[in-house]
Amino acid sequence: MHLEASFDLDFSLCCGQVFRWKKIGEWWYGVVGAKVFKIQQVDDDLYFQGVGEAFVKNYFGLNDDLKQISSSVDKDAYIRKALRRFEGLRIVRQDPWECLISFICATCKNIAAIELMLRKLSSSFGEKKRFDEMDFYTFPSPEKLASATIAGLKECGLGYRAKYVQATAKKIFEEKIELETFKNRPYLEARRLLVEFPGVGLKVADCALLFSLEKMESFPVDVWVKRVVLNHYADHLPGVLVKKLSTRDSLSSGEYKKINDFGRNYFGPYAGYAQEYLYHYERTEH
DNA sequence: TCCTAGCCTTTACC
DNA sequence: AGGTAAAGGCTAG
Repeated sequence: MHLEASFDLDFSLCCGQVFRWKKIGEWWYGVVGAKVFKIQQVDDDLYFQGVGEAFVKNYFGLNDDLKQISSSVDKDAYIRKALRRFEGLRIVRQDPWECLISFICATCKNIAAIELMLRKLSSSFGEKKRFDEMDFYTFPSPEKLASATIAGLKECGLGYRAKYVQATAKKIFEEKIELETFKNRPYLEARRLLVEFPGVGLKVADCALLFSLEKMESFPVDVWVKRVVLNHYADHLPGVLVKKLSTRDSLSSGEYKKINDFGRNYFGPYAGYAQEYLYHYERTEH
């Protein structure tokens, strides 16, 4: 498929929004829903096998007008550097269920450990699929994780997250909640619903909203984004807040909301895109 | 409303 | 080699 707009597959898969993609040789292999597929980019062309063109366009956000999005968040010289450095990075449209569980598991873990956890979770509780002579696993269903034991989940390395994963799976399975329907609700309302799940706070909810529920105004604040805001946007926050933030690592929910509000007000309806570029820039260039 | 301690495990770095 | 801190927070009180 020939690309008509800017896209960078490597940037999009390596910027910390997805955890189960694996590069083998020239190909990226992934499992999305029940489908296993592989994809590679050569200049302005994408080659893929296992899914159709419409699926690829939807999953990788190729229908988003990236040019317009970039210019809408291009508010200052600092973010401009990040936008240039990672031109073509797109927000992937993940499966909401897998995304929510992934970020519940991600708390207080580095990326390597998160990837390991999710791989184990999938190979223990997902369904095996053969593709290119290799084994892949779908992400386990809510029903499957709801009936998993805490001990079984802990064997996947979840630690204290095991009870959250199990309880959230139970709630979704027993109450027959369709996370997809959250797309139809306004951002703040959808976030209020998400934080009712065990193990889901504001940060985890914002990640699920941005990476799977199409809320582009979501502005997740983790330690890296907090760092960016303190180092480059402190002028936009009250001095007392800046002072408090620099003496402590963790954020109270009030502090979280203040930084989150700043991001959404300053960068606008595509603040989530701004967040992802700033986040990746902070992690890789500093 | 804000703050603190505790939760578990893996990885990176000394 | 073995020890220790850090790693993309949330919950209860």
